[in-house]
Amino acid sequence: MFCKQHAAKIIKKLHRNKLKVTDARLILLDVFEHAHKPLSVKDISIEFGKMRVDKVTLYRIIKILKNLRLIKQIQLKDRRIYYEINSNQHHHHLVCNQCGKISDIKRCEIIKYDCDYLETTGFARIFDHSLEFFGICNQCFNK
Amino acid sequence: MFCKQHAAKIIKKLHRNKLKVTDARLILLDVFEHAHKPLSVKDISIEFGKMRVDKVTLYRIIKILKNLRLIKQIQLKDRRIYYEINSNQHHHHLVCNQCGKISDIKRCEIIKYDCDYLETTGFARIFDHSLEFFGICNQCFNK
DNA sequence: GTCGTTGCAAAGACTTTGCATGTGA
DNA sequence: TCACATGCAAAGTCTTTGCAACGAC
Repeated sequence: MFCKQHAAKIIKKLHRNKLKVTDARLILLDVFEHAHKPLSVKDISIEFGKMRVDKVTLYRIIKILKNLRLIKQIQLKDRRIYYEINSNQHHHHLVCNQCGKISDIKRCEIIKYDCDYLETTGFARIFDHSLEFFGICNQCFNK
Repeated sequence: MFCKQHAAKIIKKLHRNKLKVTDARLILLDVFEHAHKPLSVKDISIEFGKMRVDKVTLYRIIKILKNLRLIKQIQLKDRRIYYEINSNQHHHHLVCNQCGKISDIKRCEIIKYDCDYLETTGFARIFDHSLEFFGICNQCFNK
């Protein structure tokens, strides 16, 4: 299903969090670790493909992983919820308006200059921000 | 219902866009013009209060106003869609995690420094971005 | 009178809950 | 074994569609 080395890491993660190791969980974590972009529940279903795990189970596992902060939830421009591995590396997203492709942007200059400023604007604390860019990727542009 | 001066302005807006002047449309535009924050459909329903307009009608009017670019759709951290008057003034939002209060931030330094950079990262064009800050407002903080 | 607008009912998409059955430790 | 995980059915929430009746112009 996936390489043993990787599986071992995931199993440890599950054990450490007192979760039972089941096929669905292994595969879901694997899907997240290999996806280099945020995934919707639909995306995940497709990734599961022939493994055919019930949608309800997906929702439940996602909820658990979210509570354990193994994955985090993000919001793009459509109404759909996306999830991604919680890498603890702050980053933003670049979304193609045409094909929906999502890329990560590692650089963030928001914290530097905005948070101090913002705390003078009626807000006591700023904890977090989300920044998404929308445009058109090279592939779609060249079509 | 609302002051005549204001009503006249809204009616003009409707006429200019070849929309019939109906109560629901008058009120909805009025609600948007007076709300100084993004509104969800639920928020709008509450604003309508006793006027009791069908939700379907709200959705339909919102769709029309959106297509005419009189209002625009934004996405915050919850799954809900919010709408706000399309002021043509680019701005961002500041959301209180506690009470949900939303404030506008007029200043934007994103365009200056990021878009050029981004176009070297596999994207042909960047059209737009969305930036939201999350924190806690003074009122909630002082409780 | 005409054609766009509205309300109601129902369908559709996505997510959650309840409960009986199955299974990892 | 036994508590937790899963699958199925059903309910819940938000949004859209179809259609007949209504109303702005």
